[in-house]
Amino acid sequence: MAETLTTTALTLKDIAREAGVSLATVDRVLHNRPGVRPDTVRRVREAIDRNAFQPHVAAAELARSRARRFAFVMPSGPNPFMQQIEAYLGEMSGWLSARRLKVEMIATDVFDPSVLAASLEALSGDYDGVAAVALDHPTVRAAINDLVDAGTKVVTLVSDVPSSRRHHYVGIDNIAAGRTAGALVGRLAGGRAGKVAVVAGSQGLRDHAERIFGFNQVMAAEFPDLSVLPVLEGRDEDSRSEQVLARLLGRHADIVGLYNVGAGTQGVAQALSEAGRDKVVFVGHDVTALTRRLLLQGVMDAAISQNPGHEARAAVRVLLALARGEPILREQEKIRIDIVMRDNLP
Amino acid sequence: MAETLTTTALTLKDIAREAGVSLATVDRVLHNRPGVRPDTVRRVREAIDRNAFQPHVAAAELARSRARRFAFVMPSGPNPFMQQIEAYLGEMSGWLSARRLKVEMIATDVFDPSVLAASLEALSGDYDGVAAVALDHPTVRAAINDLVDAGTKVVTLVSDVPSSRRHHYVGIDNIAAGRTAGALVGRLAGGRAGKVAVVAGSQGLRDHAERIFGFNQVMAAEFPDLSVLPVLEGRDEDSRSEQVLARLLGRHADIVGLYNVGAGTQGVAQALSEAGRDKVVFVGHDVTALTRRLLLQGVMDAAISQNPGHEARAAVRVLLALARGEPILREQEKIRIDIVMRDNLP
DNA sequence: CTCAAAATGAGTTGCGTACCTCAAAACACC
DNA sequence: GGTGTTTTGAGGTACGCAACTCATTTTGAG
Repeated sequence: MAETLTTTALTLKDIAREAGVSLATVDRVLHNRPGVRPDTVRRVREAIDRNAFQPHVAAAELARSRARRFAFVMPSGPNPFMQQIEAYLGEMSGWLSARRLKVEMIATDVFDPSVLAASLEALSGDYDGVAAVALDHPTVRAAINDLVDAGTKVVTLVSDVPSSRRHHYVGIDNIAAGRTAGALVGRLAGGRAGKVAVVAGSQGLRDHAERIFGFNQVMAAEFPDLSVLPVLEGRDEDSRSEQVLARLLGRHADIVGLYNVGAGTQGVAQALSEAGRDKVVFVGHDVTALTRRLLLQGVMDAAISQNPGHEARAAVRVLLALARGEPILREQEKIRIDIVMRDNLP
Repeated sequence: MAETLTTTALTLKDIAREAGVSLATVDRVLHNRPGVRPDTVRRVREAIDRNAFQPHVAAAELARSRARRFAFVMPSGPNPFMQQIEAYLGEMSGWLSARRLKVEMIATDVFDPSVLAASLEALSGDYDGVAAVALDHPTVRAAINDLVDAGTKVVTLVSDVPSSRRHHYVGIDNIAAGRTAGALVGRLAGGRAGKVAVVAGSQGLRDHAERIFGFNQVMAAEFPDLSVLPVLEGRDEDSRSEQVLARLLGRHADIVGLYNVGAGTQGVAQALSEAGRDKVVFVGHDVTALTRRLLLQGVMDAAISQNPGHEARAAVRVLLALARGEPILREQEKIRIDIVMRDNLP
């Protein structure tokens, strides 16, 4: 009836006895310190595996009195999504200080590869872990690899740099996000035929490009009655987004759907309402104060969201697990693609 | 540029000095031990607050050598959702044992109030925390309150007992889940007029009743062209669900939507396909191997899901925080209502 | 003022690990 | 066999707190 899921607690001393060596040797093996014969290493490792030994997290943490330092490298300038991440980190301050963790925010121009790379290089040695919103660019990739080589744990946040040797990526699969947006626009259009507009920040941004790719995939395969118009670039700015979209709406009377890939949501909504096109199915990204309002008003129909609070916490947990050498709970740290409509607004 | 989010690390000794008392007195205050004058308690508390003192989690954990025991009281019998929760707890075993936590699964008939209450009472004293899938019934409520009074931390899981003094509820808002289902059925029906069928396990179950309530709310308010048929009771069984639904489908040719509130999904899908009614918008609950397949095949259109992995982990984290006297990260532990469609299948 | 009760101080021990030193043993090489 | 090097053992200290004991001081009631 009652089934135990955990094993009994062993200590290093037990492992030492099992392996027939002293505590010091076990310690050397555990921390990859030199001066142990390969054969002895093997014996110790075997004893550890055989007993599924887990070092006591609390004891380990206590013993290494040095506090851990993590840096979050984020875009400078006002970006609601990033501000939310910052806010959630602030909410964790009690949790962090109880674990003697120091988290610092570093604002930089993440869109300039050389500036970003320089910011990353400057962190080397000072931090145990770095979470960065990074561009996928050779210079940045090199900076990340340098950090990794220096022993710093590196996590990419929101936007990945898959070609680098970063330890982990905390963010969503943007192609799947685009596919989801496509399915929503198509299904919510409810069989109407017509055109679909797409507004992005820039097709040069990896995440935007991936979303558009996924979006087009689904539209082409499943909604033959809907034709996707060429992508508008709004540079994530309200005014420009409004401008380009207004022009497009003027030219096409049969637009039934709209996918806003990045920010500039305010401008997009404005253009729609000024053109009196509130029947257009409008799908966008992220739950902010603005999109929340638009969803409640029925202007937006759905938002694709990656929970920023979850991302912030996952980044910290992953960095901590990496620093401690603990396994990562992949399932827990995976960021889901949330579909948010009016009735399941968080 | 670099802004620190945490404060410097103080220790109990610092607090003692600040408050002008000895370590022993601080310890007494911190653990609510008797023998301290109210005025002194106040002084110590003030020193703690003034410095936003956080006991070092690792040190505290290490000092209390006793391992913590948590019990998960779950329904007996084969229930895929519950099995998933069990599986995720199993995946955490490394994480658990590194923290010297013991989690035990206790299967019982959660639908029989007296049996459930007896199971709960039996736990008293042996466990630091209990997570229970519980019925909302006076007898159960009393058993929960008894546990709480005995100092055990109690968390309700999936289904709440709001009238009890349980410390926390880990699960979704079922009314909002029902509303979301309603919005999905209505929107995905795409303007078609007709009838909507609802299949539930039993209207006596609190969570099912709440979902139906939310569903009807939205349908009545927003989709006047759709009329909801009386709720069918399938007792969460495949065969019975298929039977009752098949009969209903035979009687009504104009059914355009279907909401399956509980389990029995296999039977519901079977009835639909045998009647050749694959155009019916089908919304159900939970992502299992079955619903995953149905979504991919296009039989189901959307599933409302509460991530069982998240629920399992949240329950453990909440119990641990409660046991340690740490604050709970409400935002983190909140269970979201996930809308899962084919393209954002996790 | 007296005396018991209450409040407080001072101190100890142990939790399991990290990190360090120093000496002893084992080994390799000529 | 002697030398130098590598490997191993033994042991200590520190980390911050929980939990406890025992002596001492303070307090309040009579």
